[in-house]
Amino acid sequence: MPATQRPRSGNRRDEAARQAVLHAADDLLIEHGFGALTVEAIARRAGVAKQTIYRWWPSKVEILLDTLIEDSDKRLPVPVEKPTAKSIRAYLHGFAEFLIQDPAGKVFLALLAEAQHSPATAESLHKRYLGPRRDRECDMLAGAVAGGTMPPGQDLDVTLDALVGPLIYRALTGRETPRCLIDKCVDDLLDLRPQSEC
Amino acid sequence: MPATQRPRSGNRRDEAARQAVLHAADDLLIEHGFGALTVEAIARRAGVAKQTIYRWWPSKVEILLDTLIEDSDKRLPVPVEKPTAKSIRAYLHGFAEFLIQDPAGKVFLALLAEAQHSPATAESLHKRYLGPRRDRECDMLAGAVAGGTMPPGQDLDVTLDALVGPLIYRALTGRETPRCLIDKCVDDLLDLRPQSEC
Amino acid sequence: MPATQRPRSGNRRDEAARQAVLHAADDLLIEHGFGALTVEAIARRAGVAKQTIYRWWPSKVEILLDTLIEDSDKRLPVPVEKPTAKSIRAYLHGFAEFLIQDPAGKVFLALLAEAQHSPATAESLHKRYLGPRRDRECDMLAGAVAGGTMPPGQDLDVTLDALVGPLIYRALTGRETPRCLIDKCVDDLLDLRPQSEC
Amino acid sequence: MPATQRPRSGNRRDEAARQAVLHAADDLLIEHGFGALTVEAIARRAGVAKQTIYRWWPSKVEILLDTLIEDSDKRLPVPVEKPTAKSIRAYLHGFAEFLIQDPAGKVFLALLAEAQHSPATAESLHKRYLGPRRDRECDMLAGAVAGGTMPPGQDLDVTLDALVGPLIYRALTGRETPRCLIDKCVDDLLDLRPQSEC
DNA sequence: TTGTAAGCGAGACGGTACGTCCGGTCTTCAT
DNA sequence: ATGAAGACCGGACGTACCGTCTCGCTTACAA
Repeated sequence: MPATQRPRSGNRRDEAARQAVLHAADDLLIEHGFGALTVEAIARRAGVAKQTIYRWWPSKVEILLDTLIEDSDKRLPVPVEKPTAKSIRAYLHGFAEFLIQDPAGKVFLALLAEAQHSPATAESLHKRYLGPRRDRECDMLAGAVAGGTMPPGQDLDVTLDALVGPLIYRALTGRETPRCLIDKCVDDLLDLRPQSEC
Repeated sequence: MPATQRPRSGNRRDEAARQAVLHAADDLLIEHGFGALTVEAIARRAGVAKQTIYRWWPSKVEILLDTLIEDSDKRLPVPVEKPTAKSIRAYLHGFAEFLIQDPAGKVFLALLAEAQHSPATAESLHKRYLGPRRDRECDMLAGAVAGGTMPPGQDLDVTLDALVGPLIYRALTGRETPRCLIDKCVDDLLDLRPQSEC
Repeated sequence: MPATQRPRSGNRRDEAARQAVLHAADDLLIEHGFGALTVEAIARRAGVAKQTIYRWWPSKVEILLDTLIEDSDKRLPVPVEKPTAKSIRAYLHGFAEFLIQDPAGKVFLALLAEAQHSPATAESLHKRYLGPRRDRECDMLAGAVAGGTMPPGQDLDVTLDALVGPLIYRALTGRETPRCLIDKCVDDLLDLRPQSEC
Repeated sequence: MPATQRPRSGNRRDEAARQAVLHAADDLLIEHGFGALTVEAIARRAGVAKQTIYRWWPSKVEILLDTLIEDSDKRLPVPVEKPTAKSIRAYLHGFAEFLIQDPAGKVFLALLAEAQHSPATAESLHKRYLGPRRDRECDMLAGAVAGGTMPPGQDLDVTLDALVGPLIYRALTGRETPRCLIDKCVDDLLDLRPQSEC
């Protein structure tokens, strides 16, 4: 695992070292929790010098943000193209599962937690993750309104908090989200038109 | 400020020292954030020896929990006695405000955050705060059902997550909760009977 | 060797830890040279936390000075009481041997060297070691003058440099000092009266 | 100062870079002491890549040795041609001044010091500087003996240590050498014949 | 005339040690 | 017995240099 035979890179940034750091951070968070996520431990695990980490990341939080951004778009894309009642509901179910099951979900929760302790983390998390993602989620709902799936006249941002807040709070308190919670929220708050199936 | 003239205590637990520690922890959290909340700093500020802290509290988290429990019942009691549509709605509005405005709200958010990093914190937080409080909130809704204010047949625990989750998520992300969000949730999810005013 | 069963000390300075540090520093200097004499290595070898070292010594130089002062008075006392031609000559022979053979001699040379690199070391070395020792050496010569062994009228400090300088320079350049060098200097520079023997 | 407009060199060793390194090392030693004399600092100051230094010098000590050898023959040549009592005495006075005043004298002291910490430095210093210079100094005294200025029958190497040791020790301990010290040593140890003047 | 080989500035890399900070345990002594 | 004081071991922090390496450029010599 310590990437013994990684070729030296010379003058340019060593992509292999970057990957090793991201994976080491991810793995340590999952295996031993945020408390064990020290820069020294990441360096040790990645087989990388501490300075190599400090050269490229201002803090361990930014490392986690990098992994989160890379992973979360892969595992849980926001269905912005022609969203339907079905795809929106599926997105929320996927979101609930992502938070509980996916390593990247754990990373997100850890970052959201750390943001409470450090304003710098809060700002990074918003600028680099929450903001852009929320924009796409708004686009999703706006697409649903435009397509006639959803009635207009709601503040989409607030609506999203109402939908997503419960999922996140359940995850933060270590409890799975039952499907009925999501369905209840979707049914009561979104008032989607053709939701016959699902 | 470091409680200079507190009289020495002798052989019973020193209540003044206990208060000094609780206030010091509270103040440090508010003034400098969770990052500055070290046991050494608390001891310094409270004018107390480190050992006095470790003798009575297993960790700084338990100190915060003590302050949270003491404060939150005072500032935000759960209206379990004959809850009405009005009092339930007021409770949720009060909760949103508590999270943003009240020092104890900050303590709660900090503990909820810390619980993500440490399973021991998570367990304490549930056993000593979240569990009991949630029980009383369930009683509140159960009282509303019994009084005919709310229709029966819902899982009250899940319903509470749907109501409270958005408020907490807004607070965690540093945004105030608009009244319309709460009202929308209450209206759509609770289906309360006599909600004429407000 | 790492002093495993040293009893914990509590409120007062731990004398065992102090000794362990001094010995570790001494040993490391002798065994691996000044280059290997890092604070981390001393701490490791002494079985002591780094902070314990920084608490009591401002730098590794002061550690060495402590060992030097303790040792050099034991191994090479200055014969201030009724010095004779014989005892003065013996002192210089002893000094030459001290520099080459004695661990404390190595410590002295290392400190004299380090003083070239750091003004702070130079000052400490003078104030705590060279100055006091030179005072006693002057007393020695002054006693010889008073006792009629040595003619008066010389600057004793300068004379001592002429006697001691060659020994130190030989030691610094890694060459033993032949007895004839010392005898030549003593005979030519000191002009001692009853030097029949030796 | 960092030699901005030095032309690139191409295929052969860049003499300008060599000079820049030597001067940078010299200047840093004088201005900020041996502690600040890191390879990185030299490279920075000389406007040269670290690798250029490592390509041509095995260590910073060899850089200093290069400057020392170049400078010390210029500033303080050994009077090997027909040495007289006057020229020998002048050489020793010049040596004392060289050690205190001349930048190259500081370099010498620094190297002599560093030699205590590192055997490799000691060896280089002897082979490249101390040995050859001592040979010429022996030649000087041998010339004096041959010319009748000095009586024969002494070990010249040992005599030189007796003459030079005090000067070096004074310099190492940061004290100027009074003229009387040198004169006393020359008079008492060398027994030069025609020393009427000076 | 054009490879090609070396020197060069630049700087990333794996390491080691720095000096500081805090955590949690322990002992001493005064109350 | 309690509590203030504070020494202790352990270990992470972020920084500075170490000595090695690769890159892309420039230049001089050889083919």
